[in-house]
Amino acid sequence: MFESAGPMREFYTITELTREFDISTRTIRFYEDEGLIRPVRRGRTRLFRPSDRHLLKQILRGKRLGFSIAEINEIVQMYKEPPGEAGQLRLMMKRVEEKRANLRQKRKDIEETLGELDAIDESCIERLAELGVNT
Amino acid sequence: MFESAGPMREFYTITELTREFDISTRTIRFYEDEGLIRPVRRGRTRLFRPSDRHLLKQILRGKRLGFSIAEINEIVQMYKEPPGEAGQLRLMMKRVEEKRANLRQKRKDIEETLGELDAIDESCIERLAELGVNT
DNA sequence: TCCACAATTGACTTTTACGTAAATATCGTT
DNA sequence: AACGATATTTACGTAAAAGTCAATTGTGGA
Repeated sequence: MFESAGPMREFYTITELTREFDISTRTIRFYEDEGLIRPVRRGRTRLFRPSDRHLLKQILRGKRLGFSIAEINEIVQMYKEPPGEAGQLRLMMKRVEEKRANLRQKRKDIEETLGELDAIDESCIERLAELGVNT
Repeated sequence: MFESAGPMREFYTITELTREFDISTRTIRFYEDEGLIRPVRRGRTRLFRPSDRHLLKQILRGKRLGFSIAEINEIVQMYKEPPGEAGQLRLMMKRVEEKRANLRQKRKDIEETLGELDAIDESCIERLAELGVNT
């Protein structure tokens, strides 16, 4: 797979990413300090590979879902190669299942809330129609 | 509608709710301070009606979805009677639509993450099968 | 070469969402 | 009336997730 717009770039600067995702440099460096992301360096300046950019996307997705940095860290660690030892593998599968259960609960919460908001919207429409008639 | 288990009670004490929802009294009082919930009082003691309990459920559901207290406040205000004036009604409908868009984004994020976790789980199973064969 | 600008580091501050502790009040028992 | 269990209020504390500011340090161009 290739990027649909423009050629696959080798590196992104930190400011390019701050503009693309509308976050601050402080935020990106904070994620690096927390071990979520590990850009390469030329001298002291950070260079972000496409994989780093993709990881950042996943981090921000986790944030939108209300996961803490620690929880996001757990998730992104799972994206790495599965461990070679059976016990470790089973442990990871257990963790994965926990996250999935958490996400399914969130999905249920979302459906419920969406349902209620739909009802509110309809009652607003109704109320608006009444007003239209009465004036 | 009636509660499926037990009679519909008139009031709940604060500790009953802390036990039911596994939160602290501090948390419930904090929500009251923030204007999310408004129990009645007998003297200084708070008495929670079934509607207060239901509201608390909705608050906690919002928390699971990563909404801030301010955002949850916006949502629970929507559960009240729709305003009587047309302009206010249209404004509320706009707010409702914004929340719905937010929730749809969250749902999309969840589906993506679930998909990735499914893939990880499968690769774990595969890896585990290999280990089973090789030992 | 020199300058403007981008990037880094480190320290300190802020906001959110409660936790914790102390002092006081209420209420049903004994 | 004293007591233990629960509640309340007030005040200060704290962890997470950045924001802000200042002092440097490169570094690509004219």
